Amino acid sequence: MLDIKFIRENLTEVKTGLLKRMPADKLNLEGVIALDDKRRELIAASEELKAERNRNSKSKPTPETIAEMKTLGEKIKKLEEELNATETEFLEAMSELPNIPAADVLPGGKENNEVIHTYGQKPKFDFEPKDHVELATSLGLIDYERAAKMSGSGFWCYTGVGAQLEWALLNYFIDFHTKNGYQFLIPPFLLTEKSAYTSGHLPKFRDDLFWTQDALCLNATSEMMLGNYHRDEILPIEELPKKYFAYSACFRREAGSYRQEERGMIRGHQFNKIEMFIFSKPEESWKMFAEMVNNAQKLMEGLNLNFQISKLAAGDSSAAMAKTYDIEVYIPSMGIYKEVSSASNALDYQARRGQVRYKNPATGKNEFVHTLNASGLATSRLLPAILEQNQQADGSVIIPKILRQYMPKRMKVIKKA
RNA sequence: GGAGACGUGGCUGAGUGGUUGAAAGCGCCGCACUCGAAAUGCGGUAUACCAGAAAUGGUAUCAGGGGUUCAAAUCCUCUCGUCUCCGCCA
Repeated sequence: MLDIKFIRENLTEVKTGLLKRMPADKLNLEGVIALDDKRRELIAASEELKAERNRNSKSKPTPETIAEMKTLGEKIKKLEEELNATETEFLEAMSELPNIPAADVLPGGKENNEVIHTYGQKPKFDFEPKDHVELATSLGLIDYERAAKMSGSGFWCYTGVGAQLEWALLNYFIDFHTKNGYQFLIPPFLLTEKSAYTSGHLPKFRDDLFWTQDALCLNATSEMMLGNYHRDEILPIEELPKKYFAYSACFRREAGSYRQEERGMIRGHQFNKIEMFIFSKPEESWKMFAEMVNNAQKLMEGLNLNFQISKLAAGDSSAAMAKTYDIEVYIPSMGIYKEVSSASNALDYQARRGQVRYKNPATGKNEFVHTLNASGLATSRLLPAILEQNQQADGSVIIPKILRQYMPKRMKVIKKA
């Protein structure tokens, strides 16, 4: 959520920023301000009446005063009802406003994304390369059929060395983040509706989440949990920045989004991901952003895969974020780069919604922290990338050096059994 | 799933429906005393919103929502959370 005071005082600037990511006919800042005006008037009116009532309630009133106060009470009630309605309408309008994109973020959608860094080369094969589904199946790493039997389409089951490889990736990430001083969390994988609102995933993604009969939803990313971790807290300034990383299985309905080229593990209902999350002082948040991007980049370089970093245009990054960089790995069978990490700075947008603050000693006030998140990393596209980029003519696959320490007997190559 | 207890400020903990935003203690901050420290004494010590240039004033907040009442931390009700006991438990 944005700050209404900031909107009122910087109307032109806010409007210019928001128009980078939304069409002009959808943006009605004047309407929001009008609601705020109405809200303020009602507050002033009802508070004046309440002050009157309080003055008369300090001690036992006379019968005449009691009668007067009775009608006053009715007036107050009426005003409060009107105020509540206005407040609700105002908050709805406010929560529909996306974050203001950072100054250097380009307007428009996907077409304006900009590749700012590339690592490695697209692999060249002097044989007919296979796709990861074929490789994973023939090497006995993934069992798609039995997963579909158990759970329906869109799931897979890691088997044997495949499961070892998946876990090796996670262990590699966990060690990396731990060495960097991030605190490891394994959160619950189910969360309340309120938490999903706070994280900004509701109402927009309601249909993309799995729901239980207890009105809990399965987390689609542990960002949903981490963003709520310090909800309604005032963090001691000496503890900032607070750096976390979390493991969770992530669950997404992905209803109707299957395409032929996204078979296998490119898009599924459940995948593993490690997520970095930072609560930072406002003045440090861009430094933290650079750090997280760098972390994700280092993880990728360690795997020695061909990847690129894209700066997303305003319309292609999620609404809560001021700036987002995607890290995308090359999938040879698709001929394109697919996201394995998304690093974003939400500034105070999420913190305001979740009321996560710190006491600023300079002002003596409780102020909102900045929140940032970045995958570090999601495995479901890495495993295909490793299989496809590192495949050999005989159908075997070379395991990235850095993962071997986590594999049985420091395994170097996966071959057919 | 059943039964019960509880939820007051940073913490502990009072609080007959009417100057209670809230006693007291602890903690914290400032000052005094001291060469310094401890001890002691004095003073201060919540948050949000509204109005205001500011000083300041107003309103709300005793888990949260709703209700009763001229007036609610205090009465009623629902929700949430914590704890205890019983049952169930791949």
